[in-house]
Amino acid sequence: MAPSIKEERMKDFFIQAAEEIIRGEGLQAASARNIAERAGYSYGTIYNYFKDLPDLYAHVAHSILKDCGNFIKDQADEKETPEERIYERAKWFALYFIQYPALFGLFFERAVSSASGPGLDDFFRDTVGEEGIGESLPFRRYTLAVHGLLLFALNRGKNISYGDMLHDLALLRLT
Amino acid sequence: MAPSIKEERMKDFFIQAAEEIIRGEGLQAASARNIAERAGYSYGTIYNYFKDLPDLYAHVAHSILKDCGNFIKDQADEKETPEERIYERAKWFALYFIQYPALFGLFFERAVSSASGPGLDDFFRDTVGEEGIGESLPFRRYTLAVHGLLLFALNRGKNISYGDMLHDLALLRLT
DNA sequence: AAATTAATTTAACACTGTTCATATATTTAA
DNA sequence: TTAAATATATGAACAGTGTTAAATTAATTT
Repeated sequence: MAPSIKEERMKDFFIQAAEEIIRGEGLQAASARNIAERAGYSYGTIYNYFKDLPDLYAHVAHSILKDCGNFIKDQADEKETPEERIYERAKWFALYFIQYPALFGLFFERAVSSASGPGLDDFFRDTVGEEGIGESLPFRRYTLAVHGLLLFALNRGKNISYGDMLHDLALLRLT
Repeated sequence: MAPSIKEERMKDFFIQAAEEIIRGEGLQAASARNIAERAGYSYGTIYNYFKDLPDLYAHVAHSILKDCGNFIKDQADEKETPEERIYERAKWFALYFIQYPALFGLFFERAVSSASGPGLDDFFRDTVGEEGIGESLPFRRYTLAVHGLLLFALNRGKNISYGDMLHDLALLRLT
């Protein structure tokens, strides 16, 4: 029952393929048949490694969070205060999802296998937050506002610009 | 080309049917065939009155906003200060969507005919806000936080309770 | 090399949104 | 009232979806 290396590799093929499709063509293009074709397998093979598509999507979400974490990491090292660092990291967090709007939708539009793994708010707390601040009320408020902002900005291809997002984000700064 | 009364009635049949299905069985159950069956017509008839399903969904969204507006209206009359009234209305706004989680998803999950009509944030400003406050920065922050809260609360059937939501909402109060 | 196990494929099923030719009402003209 | 013209409703058909399971191929063990 232990997940072998080969099995893990196979899973990664599909996760990788799905992520590329979502990034490039959007969520609605990430069908079982499309994913399998890009991975070089038949669509039925997916179900030997994943319970269903939401299960696969959940793995994609996990992979995306890792990538987003690398994107943010060390991005605020030169900032002096915790508030400055948090704002800087939140900026890159938002820019990451502006660059790939479909990735944000993955966490909320698709039923990413019911409540598996950490949510986007947990990730935000651990990655953007800092010791002793991540659990504070102002930071919780900030988390919700940033996600609300992304929710409105990324919906229905509003084609939001980097500049607009940066402007709106600045309004949400912790005081 | 003027939309006749009969045509308007027909549209309402489908809008009504779709709304009932979404309320009762969720978004994924609101298919063309299900909607048409509940309305008493064949699925093809829908396309004589709506460009496509997102177009129909957009009309449902509009209908829901009206209903939500009635739900909220006069709910904060006894409160003294604008802040108290806004908080009270926001509470009912949130409770409305907690009662029918699928309705919130309608605005963000489904592609409610690209950018037609006012968004949920516009509605929130006009219905929950008050003269001179709805355009203020704190209220904008509050709007985003409330929607962020709903985004997390209503996703993946987290089965959030009224009490939990009221507790979280209280934390977001304007100060 | 033969038998056994594992993995992959693909046909099939029940859905989906949408289109369009056909059938049915309804309205207008004679 | 009947006949022609118009408007509306229907459902078959198409291309797509997720998922399952039987059949096929590949890998492993005897």
